Amino acid sequence: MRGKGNKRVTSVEVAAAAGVSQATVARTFSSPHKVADTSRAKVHEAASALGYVPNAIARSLKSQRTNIVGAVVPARGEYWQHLIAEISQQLAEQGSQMLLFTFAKPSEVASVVQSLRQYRVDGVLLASSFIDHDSIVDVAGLGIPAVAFNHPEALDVTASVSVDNVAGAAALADHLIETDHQTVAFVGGDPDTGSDRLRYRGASNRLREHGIVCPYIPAGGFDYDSGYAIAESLLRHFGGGDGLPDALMIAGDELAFGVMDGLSKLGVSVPNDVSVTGFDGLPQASWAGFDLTTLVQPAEELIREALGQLTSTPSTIESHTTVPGFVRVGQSTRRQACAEEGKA
Amino acid sequence: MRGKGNKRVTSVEVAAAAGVSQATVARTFSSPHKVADTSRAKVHEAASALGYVPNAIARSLKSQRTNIVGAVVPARGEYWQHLIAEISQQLAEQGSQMLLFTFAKPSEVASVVQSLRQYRVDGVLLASSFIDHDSIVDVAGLGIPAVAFNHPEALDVTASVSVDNVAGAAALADHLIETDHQTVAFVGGDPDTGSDRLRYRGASNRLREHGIVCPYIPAGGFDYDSGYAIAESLLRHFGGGDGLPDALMIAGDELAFGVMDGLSKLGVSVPNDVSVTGFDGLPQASWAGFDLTTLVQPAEELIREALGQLTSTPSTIESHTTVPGFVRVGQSTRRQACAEEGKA
DNA sequence: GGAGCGTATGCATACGTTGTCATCAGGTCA
DNA sequence: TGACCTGATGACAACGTATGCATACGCTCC
Repeated sequence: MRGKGNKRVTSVEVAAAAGVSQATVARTFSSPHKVADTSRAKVHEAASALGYVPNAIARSLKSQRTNIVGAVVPARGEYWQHLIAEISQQLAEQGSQMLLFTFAKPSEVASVVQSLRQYRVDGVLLASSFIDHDSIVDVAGLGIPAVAFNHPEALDVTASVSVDNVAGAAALADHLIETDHQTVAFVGGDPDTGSDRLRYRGASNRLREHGIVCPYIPAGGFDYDSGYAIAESLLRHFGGGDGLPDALMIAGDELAFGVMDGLSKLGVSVPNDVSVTGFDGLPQASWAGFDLTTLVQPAEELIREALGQLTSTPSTIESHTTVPGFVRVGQSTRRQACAEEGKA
Repeated sequence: MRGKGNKRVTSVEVAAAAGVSQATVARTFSSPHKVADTSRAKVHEAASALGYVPNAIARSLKSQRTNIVGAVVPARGEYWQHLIAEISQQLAEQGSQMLLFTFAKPSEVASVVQSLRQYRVDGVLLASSFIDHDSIVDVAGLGIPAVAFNHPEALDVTASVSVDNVAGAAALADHLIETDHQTVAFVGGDPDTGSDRLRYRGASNRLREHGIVCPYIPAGGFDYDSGYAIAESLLRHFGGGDGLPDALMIAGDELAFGVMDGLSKLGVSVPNDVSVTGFDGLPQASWAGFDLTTLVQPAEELIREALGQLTSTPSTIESHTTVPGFVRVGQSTRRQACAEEGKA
């Protein structure tokens, strides 16, 4: 296949070996159709003999395109980890790579943005509600295409792509109403995030239309532990298992897992004593142990849309795209009467 | 903070604005200690006025260092997703970034390696047992530092860092023995992977020393669904719930989750009817719903070691490092008699 | 006070590619 | 046969930074 492949091989050396000019070697790899078949063959032969691979760094310097997309995501959270692989896969399909930036605390975002600027990425995917508005503005001012992923509040300064949080939460509420749940409470992750607020709004508005008042209960985070911890508070707040509402709508799947496990540990049965819904549609929601009724975010479609925004937008139009999710019905919510009737 | 930050600003323009040479601007950002305080101040002032950020692409071209580490990881699998964030965080600490390459099928690795070569990354982290040997050899021949992560078989061509699979499995076996389990079976993920084989070897050897013969049962994958599906086969194989061994050692945590849920669905109680151990130490293993007895891989330490190999190795020494894990005792294995005695 | 030395800076070049421009071969058409 | 076009190729100048080399400056020490 290739020689020792040890030393740095440049297009100049390949050109010499192939008996053509350096420019022809370059063209062979960047725009092959401009090179005669015979030359192309010679170049490829010489290239593989020498173990030549075009230098993307030099290419990027000259062409001002890196074929790299930067992704800024939180270090923790099942949801984000779930997305990263999908992003990477889709980028690979279109011949790009993904430079990953994670942050544990929102305060780290600023330094991350610095790195991003240095690397002259073609675009930036800001994936989190936890990125503060200032940082978004910072990125928007960079002059590179940016799209906020599931960050509905950023729509004034940058493009954004989100699942339809309001409609999704409403759809979940509809499901609860159809299955005859009379009292519902909403367990939020972090009221400072747009996703949280929109989901609560979608749920509570729809429920109110049906005469159900839905209180908001903050869990203090979207993580499993927050959910596990809030379970006890819930019981206390509602005055024991009997006082619980018919259903708990939880702002995120991971949080819901925690709540379910927490309730279970306290002797509360899901869905017999209380129904639980999530939001995200993580793979784990389908695991038999949880089998969570949740709103599935169509990850593939969301990301495809976001990447489309990155590559197409002339960095001037700020569009706000919303993608509908769909309800996955699991065993975490009880059905009205007979088992086969719950279909909407 | 900065001006309009729209146009491309180069060190030359900053130099002009600051009244120094381009070289001084460059030095201000790459080796500040070589620049006088007064000049540095002038440069910084001019830089932030113009919104200048050093161009990492150009820097890389000249310096032959990209400060980018490539990571090749499978697209699916809770374990890998769990590691990605940690890798990224540690790289950020040392001022590097992570170029992420995911692959869904082993056949995709070849093209990934091509991309890697183009980008002249400083090092490569090969994170998977699923990467075939040929690809490893390919990467090893690239002349860039590479380290195989949890791929014990690659030790002849490249450095590698792994948890001590044999000792870890043996430690789990010890725990089972101490808690008076008499019959044990091992559920493997994929016998073609080194991790799987080493874990089985560690477990079965230790068990044999205590007169226990441990059969190997292949699940066909390390994923949740494989585990869930194998549960029924297990029951059939052992002739129903009563025929089950005292304990099942599962090759990986995610697989174990599937087995536990599968068994539960079939009316088998863990740990009353059968104890279950995992391997990996995923965060989810600590979730109350599973509370899995497992071998925790010290992710932070493993990655620190791997990255150390990348940056320090002069790409000649191929060292094989093994890091010990530790047993996490959960509720998925029953304890002998009193609850407080199970400590090793 | 001059030799010697260390520090700060400027100049010029190189990193490996892309893209523009000019050139040249070969074929068509009048 | 000469003018014209098309397609392939080569020469050359960027892209924005790092760095070796030379120089100028400010010291100390004899």
